[in-house]
Amino acid sequence: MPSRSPTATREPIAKRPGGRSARVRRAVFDATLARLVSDGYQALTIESVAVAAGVNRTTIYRNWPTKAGLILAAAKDRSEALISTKGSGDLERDLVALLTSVAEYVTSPIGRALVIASLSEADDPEVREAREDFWRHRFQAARDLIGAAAGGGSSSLDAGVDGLIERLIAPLFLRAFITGAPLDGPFIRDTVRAALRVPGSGGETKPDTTMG
Amino acid sequence: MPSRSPTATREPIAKRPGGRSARVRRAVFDATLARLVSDGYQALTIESVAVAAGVNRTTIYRNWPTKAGLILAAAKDRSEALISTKGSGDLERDLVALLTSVAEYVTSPIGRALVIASLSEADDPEVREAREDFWRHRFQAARDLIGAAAGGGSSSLDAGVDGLIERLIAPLFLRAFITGAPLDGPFIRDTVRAALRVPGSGGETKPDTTMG
DNA sequence: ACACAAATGCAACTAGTAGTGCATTAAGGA
DNA sequence: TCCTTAATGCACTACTAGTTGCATTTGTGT
Repeated sequence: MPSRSPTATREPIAKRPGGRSARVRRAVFDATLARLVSDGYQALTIESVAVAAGVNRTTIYRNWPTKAGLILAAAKDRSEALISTKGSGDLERDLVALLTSVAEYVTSPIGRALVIASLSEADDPEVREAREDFWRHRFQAARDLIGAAAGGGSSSLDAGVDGLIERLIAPLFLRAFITGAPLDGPFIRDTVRAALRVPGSGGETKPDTTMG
Repeated sequence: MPSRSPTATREPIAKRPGGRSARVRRAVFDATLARLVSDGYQALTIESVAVAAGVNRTTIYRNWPTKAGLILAAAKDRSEALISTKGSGDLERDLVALLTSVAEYVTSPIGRALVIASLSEADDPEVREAREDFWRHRFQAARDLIGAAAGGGSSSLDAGVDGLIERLIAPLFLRAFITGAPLDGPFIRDTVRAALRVPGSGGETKPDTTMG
């Protein structure tokens, strides 16, 4: 086996992006995510994706040599406009809305499947980076909300913003993937209120924003 | 394929637990966890476990018909004395120690592999229950610590204990499995302090302790 | 419209894994 | 010690992943 990255694709040297290739690409990506949701990561086979997409196995193998690379490409292709960053200025309300959106994602079949798939390939540097990148963007949305509201009143939020964001988002993941407890409205509200009640001390650890 | 549970084992009707069977059992469990750490869940094959254990594949297939069941049995077999529940009475110190122990688990190869394996089989009721059971016990240890300290001074901890525990443990998981940020000492200390600083209001959501 | 080449389809092949019937070994009781 | 049978080992089949050579289709520039 040649020493290529497990998530390598043919895309960088694609010379015919139009017409048939575009149709194939879309059909394969749609089929990939559909099968990922219905079968889960490990049970997903290239064969089943090919059949669902109305495409030959060989085509998929040539364009996306590995399962992880295929799912990663399909996920990236669909990762747009998933988040509404614009806040009303009411910090608590905006954070509840943000966490509700994240909660919907991590409880949705596609969100759960993608998180689990990314963890199943935790050793693949590209997969790891893609996952951390995805959440880095979401964290940035939270930073924007808090930053906007901080100018409008709430003090003591300067130093510990990243820690605050962690304390907001983390309980959602714990319930969604570990304990299985429900992510309902009251839980989200209480999580936001608890996080906001913590006085911003100077002793906060700066979370590693490079997520290395 | 008969409609048996994917994690069924032969154990309940085992009639010869001594001698050879015991040796096989131990060898298989050790090999299973070793391969799980080195290869990961999806790449783990029964064949590789059998070779590592010096046992025939057939033996494994008959005793533990599925990969998930095998790993689950191996994990249960080793899930003893992983936790030190006894506290000193100093709540903050005890919680830091507890979180440090959890942090070591979720960053260790075996802990990571087990969490990921349990998520890869999220649809299997037995796997889900085993995972939730495991963490329920750890949460109980935290409850004991807090309960002991609560009698000794700290008030306002009665109602929101479960929420507090969630806010203690959750950031560890977020960093370990999502963002990849480090789980160092300062981070753990700050997590404990932030959680303890939250005034215990009456508005807390009772987390579903059945973890359904 | 035509030609060239890229991209896909097809078929055959290798390799490796899951799973099963039958023979063999050895545990536990008499 | 000997006998029964539970437990294990061996040999085999079936299936799936993944690869390759070649034919076919189809973009794209001329």
